[in-house]
Amino acid sequence: MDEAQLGHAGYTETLRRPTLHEELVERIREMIFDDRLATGTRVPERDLCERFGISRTPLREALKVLASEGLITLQPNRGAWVTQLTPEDVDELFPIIGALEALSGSLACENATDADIAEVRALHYEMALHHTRGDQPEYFRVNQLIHGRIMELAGNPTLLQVYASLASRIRRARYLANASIARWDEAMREHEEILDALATRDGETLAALLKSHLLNKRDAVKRVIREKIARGT
Amino acid sequence: MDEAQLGHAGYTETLRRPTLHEELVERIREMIFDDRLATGTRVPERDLCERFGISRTPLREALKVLASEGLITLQPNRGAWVTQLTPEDVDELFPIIGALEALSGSLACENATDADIAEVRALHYEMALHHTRGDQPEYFRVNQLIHGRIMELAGNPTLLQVYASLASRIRRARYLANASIARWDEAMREHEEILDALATRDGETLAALLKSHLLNKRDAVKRVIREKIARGT
DNA sequence: TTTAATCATTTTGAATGCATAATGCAATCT
DNA sequence: AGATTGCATTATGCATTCAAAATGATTAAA
Repeated sequence: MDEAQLGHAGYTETLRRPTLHEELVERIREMIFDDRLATGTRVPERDLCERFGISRTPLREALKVLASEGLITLQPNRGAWVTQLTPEDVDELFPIIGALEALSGSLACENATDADIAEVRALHYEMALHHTRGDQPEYFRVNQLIHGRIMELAGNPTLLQVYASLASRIRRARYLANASIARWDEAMREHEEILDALATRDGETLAALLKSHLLNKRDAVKRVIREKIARGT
Repeated sequence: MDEAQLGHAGYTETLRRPTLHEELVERIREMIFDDRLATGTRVPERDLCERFGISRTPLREALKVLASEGLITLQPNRGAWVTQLTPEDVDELFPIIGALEALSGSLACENATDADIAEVRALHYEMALHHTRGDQPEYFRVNQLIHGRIMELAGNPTLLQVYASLASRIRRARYLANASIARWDEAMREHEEILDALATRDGETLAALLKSHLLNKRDAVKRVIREKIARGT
């Protein structure tokens, strides 16, 4: 977007050194995804400052941003925690994310080229391979990739951004939920249908499929979160 | 949401003095809505600091948050601007907001009590009154109120929050677009249908109505933004 | 033994100060 | 005259410092 504003289409070589707080937002986000910062744990400013070798100012700015994204919970004078999702949060988040995925499906059907669809199909086969091999982490990774790709094909950067922000809140739980292999076969079948709808440019059907596909995951995610809370993590 | 997390349902009297940066986020947001900070204008830190009588630290934290909401645009080492919407931004935002409104309609039909619906109906009549009187600011205010109320009836605080954040980005332009009285009559008719769908708890129809109702506004908003840009504002 | 109160310690909130990048203007050169 | 370079000014990024709130432990009291 910045580059677009500059208007040098094609030749933008915007040498943009990110500021500390931007980089921190990135890094901390990743730490949460990788569970190096577990949900529910406290995040003392000092610790992270020493870890990154920086002062409190940029760190605090980063925490404010992460809090506005919902990844961090701030309580005035009491510090920061990695947001602990409740089952209620999941109930609230899934319909929203589902609606956005549905929208992405409709838009993708309008915008995607045949080459785009071929690419998604390739990813689909790759995922099927991981599925048969029982390689769960890779299956999950490619799965995310497919949904992300459809999001991109929608050609709506703002949608992508909003989606990414919301999806990030449950990404960790989603990953853990996937560990329960129970739904794998069913999910694979759903993915077949999703691919078909995209290939035939049936936007309405694709939207509905993406929506229900996601809602089917909800209970598994909720179960994981309940277990985590019960364990006091 | 904070209060919910504390879990003192009913007796939350959380005497929570907001921190400076939180208050600043609020105040600056309002300034943007009221056009006291016009879109596209520069926001020098010093000026606002003196205006509010505070130091740069909390102000900078507030700007970071507003930037992550999309209301402010930050460029490293170059300062802050009130985000200038482009017609492309509008094209991207409207489908998203439409999808969220549609979702709110479906959920509202499930959750709303008869009393809730009666309340919306009352607001509807109030709006109709302003419409016949040609009182545009009041019409706009009640209009927003109705959509906001349906959002609330969905019973999904997270949805409300995401919606509010996105809607805030175009709120100013939406208000200006409403000045063009052209679509008033049509919009009123659409609102009649919306009310009917809600009253009969027809979630699917309501969702579709809200979506198209919003998309109908898009062109008016885009026109306003193009004019603003042309004038160099 | 349990509860309450006090105080030292820790941690956060906000202000200040310093280093660096960006901006605007004047002087210089073509 | 127009363009370019160099410098002074200004504004931003980050570190440091000071103040206030929260935490935890210890002691005193019921």
